[in-house]
Amino acid sequence: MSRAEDEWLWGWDPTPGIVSVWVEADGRATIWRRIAATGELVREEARFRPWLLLDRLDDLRHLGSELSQEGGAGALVTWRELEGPGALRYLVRAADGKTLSSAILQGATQRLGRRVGALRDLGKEAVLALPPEEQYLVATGRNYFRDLTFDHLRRLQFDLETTGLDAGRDRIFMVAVRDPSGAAETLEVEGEGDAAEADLIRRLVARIQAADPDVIENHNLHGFDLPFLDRRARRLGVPLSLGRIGPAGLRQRTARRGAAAGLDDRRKVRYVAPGRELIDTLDAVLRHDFSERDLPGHGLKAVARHLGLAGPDREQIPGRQIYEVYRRDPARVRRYATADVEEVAGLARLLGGAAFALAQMAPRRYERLADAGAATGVIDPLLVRAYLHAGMALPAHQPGDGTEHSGAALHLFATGVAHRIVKADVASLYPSLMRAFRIGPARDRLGAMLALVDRLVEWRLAAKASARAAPRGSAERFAHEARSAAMKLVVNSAYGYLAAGGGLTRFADVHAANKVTRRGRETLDLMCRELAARGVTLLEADTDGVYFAVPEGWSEDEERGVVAEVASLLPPLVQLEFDGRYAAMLSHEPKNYALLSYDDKLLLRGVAFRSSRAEPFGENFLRRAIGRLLKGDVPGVRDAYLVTLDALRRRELPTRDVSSLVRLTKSPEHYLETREARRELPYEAMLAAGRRQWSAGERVRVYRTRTSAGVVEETDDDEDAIAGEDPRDYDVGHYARVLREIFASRLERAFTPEDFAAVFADPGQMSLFAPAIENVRPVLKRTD
DNA sequence: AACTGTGGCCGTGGAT
DNA sequence: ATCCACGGCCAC
Repeated sequence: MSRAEDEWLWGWDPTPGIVSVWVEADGRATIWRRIAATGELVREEARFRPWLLLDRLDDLRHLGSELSQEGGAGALVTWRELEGPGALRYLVRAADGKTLSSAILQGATQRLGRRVGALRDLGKEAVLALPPEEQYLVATGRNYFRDLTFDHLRRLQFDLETTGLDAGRDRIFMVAVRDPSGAAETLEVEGEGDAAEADLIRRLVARIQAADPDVIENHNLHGFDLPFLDRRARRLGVPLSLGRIGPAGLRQRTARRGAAAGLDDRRKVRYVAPGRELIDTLDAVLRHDFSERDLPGHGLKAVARHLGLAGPDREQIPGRQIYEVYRRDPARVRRYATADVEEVAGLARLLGGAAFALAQMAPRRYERLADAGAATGVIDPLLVRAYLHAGMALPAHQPGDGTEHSGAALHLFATGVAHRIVKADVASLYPSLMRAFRIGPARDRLGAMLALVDRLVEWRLAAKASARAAPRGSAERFAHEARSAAMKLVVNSAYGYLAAGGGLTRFADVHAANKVTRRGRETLDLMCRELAARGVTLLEADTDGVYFAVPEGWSEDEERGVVAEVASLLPPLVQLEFDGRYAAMLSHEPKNYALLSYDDKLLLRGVAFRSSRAEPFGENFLRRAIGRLLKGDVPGVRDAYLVTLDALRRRELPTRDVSSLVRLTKSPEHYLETREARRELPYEAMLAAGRRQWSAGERVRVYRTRTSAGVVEETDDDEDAIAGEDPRDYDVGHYARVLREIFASRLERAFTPEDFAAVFADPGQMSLFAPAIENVRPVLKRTD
C-alpha cells in the first residue's frame, strides 16, 4: 500500500531529467531531458496513445468494429472499463486524439440531436479530457525534473525596455538578456524605425535560440514582455521562434492572469513555446506573499530590495523616464536593465523552487504549476492520476446538496492593553484534523485524498529535517526547503478543496468540510478552557490559535509549560505549539490587534490597523501612537497626535501622505452609467483630474480637496517626488477629522472614555477638569 | 480554461 | 442624525 501511495504522489516512471514535454493531439510526444551528470540535453520522440474518460460508450458505438475492448486487435478506438462506482468509468484511447474526439462528437451529435462541437459541451459530468501533455504524464507516470535540482535547469532571463506601454504605438529599444551561464548583456536598436526594431527582435530570437534555455523567466513576463514582444513582432513581420520545435509564433493558453485576450476582454491568455517553460516570477512572488504576507509590494524592485537581492548601488529609473534617459545617458539604462535581469534570476531561484518541487509531483507542465491554483491545479491532477493508476473509475463533479458550510470559531475575551502576551497555535489545524479523525471526501472510494495528505505531511517533515541538516545556504538545503514549501502549499489547500462550492472540485464534500471545522471549533474551545483553568488571561482566539496574558512574574519556561500541558490534552497529530511571546498587546476588535515584541518591534494586524487603502499619514500616526502606548508612554501618544495634527494644519504633509490607494473596479463607461445614482470619490477624482480613460483593476491614489477630489501621480522612485510640483490642496479640515475619527479612535479601547477624550483633545479646547495626561493608565476590559 | 474556504471590520454613500 | 447594503480588505 505504501508504495502505491508514494506512486500517487511521485508518479512511478523513473525517467530522470525531463525539463520539458510537448505533445500534439495526434499523439506525437517530444521530451527534452537534461543529463544531470554532464549537463547535456537530449531530445526524445515518442508515440503515445491519447486517452480520455467517458461516462458511457454510446457515442462511440457508431464506429462498429472500429471500437473494441482493450487488448483486442487493431481497432481505431479501444476502451476499458474502470472499477468502482465512479461515473467516469470508460477509459478510451486512439492513436490520434483528434480521431478520438471527433468520433465522440459525431456520436454525441446523433444521440442528442444537436450539434456538439467540442468535448466540453458534453459537460464535465460526462467527459474528462486533459491537455495532451497531462494525458502523457498521467499515462506514463513520468514527472518533470526527476533527479534534478533547480540549478540543473538552464535558465535565461530577458527584459524589454520600451519607449512606452502601448504596443500599438511604442517600440522596443533595448533588451537585457542574462544567459544560463550568468552573463548579462543588453541588445539595443541600431538606428530608428521599423527596420531597426525588427532587427533587434531578430537578434533577441537568435540569442535565445543560441543559448537554448529550458526556462525563460522575467517579472511580469506574461503580463508585459511576451504580449508586447508578440505584438511588435507581428506588426513588423518578424517570425517569433522562441520554442525548440514547431512553427514560428507563440501559441496561447487561457489562464487566470496574463495578458488580456482581446480588447476590453476579461479573459486572460498566456503564451506557450514548445520545449521551453515560460516562467513569470510575479507568480512566485504572489504565491509566497499569500502565505507569508511580508512583502512591501509585488514589483521587482521592492521585492528584490526586501529579499536582499538588490545591490547597494542599484540603478533606479522611473518607468516613464526610461527612454528619455536612454537618449541622454544610455549607459545608465544599460546598468538599470542589466540589474533587472540579474534580480529576476535571483528572485526566480529564491522563490521559484516551490513550483519546481510541485512539478516533481503533479502531472502537469512546470509552467502551468507555476501559476496554478493549488486545489484544481495541483490536488486534482494528483487525484486523477491516482485513480487511473489504481484502475478506478473517477466520480464526476457534483453540485452541493444545499448544505451550508460554516467555518471557524472566533472569540474576543478582552479589549484594551495587556502585557506579557503569549500566542499558542495549532500547526496546520485542518489537515491535522483530517488526518486525526480520518475525514476525507465521501466519494473518494480509493482514499486517495487522505493518503496524499498523510504522505505529504510525512515527506514534508523529512524535507524539513534534511534542510536543517544541510549546510546553510547550500543548494541541498535550498532544495529541501523548496520541497517543504511546495508540500505545505498542497497540504494547506486540502481543506479548501473539500469545502469548495459550486461543484468546483471533483471530490468536494461539504459534509466532510463541516466535520473538519466542527472539530476545529471544539479544539479551539478546549484550548481556551484549559488555558484559562491554568490562571492566564485570555485575550483573543481565532480558528487555530489563542493570545493570552500571563501573570506578572512568570518566566518564559512557565509560559511554555502551560502551553505544553494543554498540548498534551489534544488528539494525537494535532500539535499545539508555543508560537511567540510579546511584551504587550492592544486588543481592539476581533481580528484587529497590535503587538509589541520584546525586541521593540510593532506588529499591526487587521484591517483597522493596516490596510492598503489607508492614508499613509494615518498609518504613520498609528505606528507611533501605538508604539508609545504599548510602552506605557501616554504623553507620547498625545504628542504623536499633536505632531500629526500640526503637520496637517501647516500643510507640511505631502499630498501623497493624505491620499488613499483605491482600486478602480468600474470601467469609465460603467461608472458613467451609475454616476447619477451613486457618486464615488475615486472616480470623481479621476474625472476631476481630467482622466477619462482607465481600466478596471487599476489602482490609483486619490484625495479630497475642499471642493472636489484629486489624483496623486505615483512615481516609482521616492526621491523623485518633487516638492515644488505638489499642490497640497487637500482638505485640512477633512483630514483632521479622519485623524481623530478614523485613526485615533483605534486607541479607544485602551482608555476610559474620559482619559481617551483628554489624550486626543484638540490643543485649543483642553478642559480645565481634564485628567493630567501623565496620570492616565491604559486599561484592559473583559468583553464577556 | 480557470476557479480552495468562512468570519469579520470598516468606509462609502444613498435611504430613511 | 441614523441606518443599512455593499464592496474592499484582511485574519485565519
